[in-house]
Amino acid sequence: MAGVWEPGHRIPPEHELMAEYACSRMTVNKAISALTERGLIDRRKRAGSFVAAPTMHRAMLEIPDVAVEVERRGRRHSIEILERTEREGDSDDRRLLAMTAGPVLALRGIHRADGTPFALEERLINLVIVPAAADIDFTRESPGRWLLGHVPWTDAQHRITATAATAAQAAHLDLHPGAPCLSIERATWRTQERITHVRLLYPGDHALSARFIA
Amino acid sequence: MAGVWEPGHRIPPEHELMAEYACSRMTVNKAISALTERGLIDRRKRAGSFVAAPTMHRAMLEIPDVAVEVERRGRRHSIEILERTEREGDSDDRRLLAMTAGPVLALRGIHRADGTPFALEERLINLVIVPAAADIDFTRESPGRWLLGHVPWTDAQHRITATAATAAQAAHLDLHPGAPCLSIERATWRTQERITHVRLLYPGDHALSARFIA
DNA sequence: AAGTGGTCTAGACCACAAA
DNA sequence: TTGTGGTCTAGACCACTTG
Repeated sequence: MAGVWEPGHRIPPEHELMAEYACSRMTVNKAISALTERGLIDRRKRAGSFVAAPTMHRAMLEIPDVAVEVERRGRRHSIEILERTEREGDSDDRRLLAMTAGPVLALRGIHRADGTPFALEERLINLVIVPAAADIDFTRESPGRWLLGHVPWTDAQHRITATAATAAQAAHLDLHPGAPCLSIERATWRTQERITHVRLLYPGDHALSARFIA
Repeated sequence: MAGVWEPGHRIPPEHELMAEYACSRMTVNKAISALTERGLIDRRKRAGSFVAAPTMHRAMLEIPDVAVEVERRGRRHSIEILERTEREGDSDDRRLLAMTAGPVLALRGIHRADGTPFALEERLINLVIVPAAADIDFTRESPGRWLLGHVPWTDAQHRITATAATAAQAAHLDLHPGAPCLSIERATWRTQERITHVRLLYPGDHALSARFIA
């Protein structure tokens, strides 16, 4: 971190660090492995360990459930379900859920904080994998929170973009049509199967924060 | 991950797992520690280890340098510097760089991919900490890449929002005024000192991807 | 061929918080 | 008070890759 060793510099092998710091190899290995995970060191067998060339910033992004997010700000969360449809998946549904056939639950809802629009949620749930979702009252517990608590997942992928609010979206979020919005799409898997796909639309001034501490 | 153990369930203590899996305590500890880092397990001294309640998604966000990002897409990167000012920091500068006095370098540039506008960059560099930046030709190597390669940093904080392009921004990015844009602000620190503050403005359809693999 | 990192073992001492 | 996790040691075997 001090910059004394340039990127590409070979750091001493583990046995030398053992001697230098008077500790065991396991301890050295743990330390260097931690730096490797952070992307600060590249390790190559036989060749040695090298100061990595930092070509990017890596940051941990925490995306809490909307209900949690609202409550953290000390406000009261509520959700109004605008649309709830149980149907055989159409081609769009099947694409988003990476499924070939079967029923899906389509939800559209508006999250509010102390009654003020906070985020618009459009969600698809794969009822083949989560049949229990068909019987849940999502006004009591938001879909995201229910799924987090009841359906184990192994993999999630996020896509963050900026879009202009359509007239309908703007009306729900209390914005002008065309106002910039932050869109967070998330696909959630369990092993190979897609559990749910959600798109959250926030007013554009909503900030996502990510932090890297080296 | 299978959901057999509900959140809150106490998992067997390390010595039992040693017996169950016929391995040493160090190995058990490594495995459980890795799960803890991923947020799947909560450990409490004396009390034990528990299945964590997954209340949020954590994802690793990789934000490459713009030049790297463009080249990864197989396109040619170029940057045009629109403005370059070396000045005594004004109140805005001092706020963004958390400094009390001293010279700053203010840059504004447009990144292009194969000549097409890609992102607009507005940057402040703290010349007290990075005096060498004053003499660099940033058209040859973009500011972000030069800083990454030459100035060690310890901490970075990101803020992601959606904003509407001003007339000037839209002109540079070849968009309509008011078009939604993705704004990524990054403050970069070395220990207590702020090295640089940058704001990158991308056309709204530019996607940031983040992935969590459990 | 040799030295590197990858990984595991068996044992140990400690701080600490909960019972 | 006790059992838990936190952490370290000294030693070992192995696969691999590269000089």
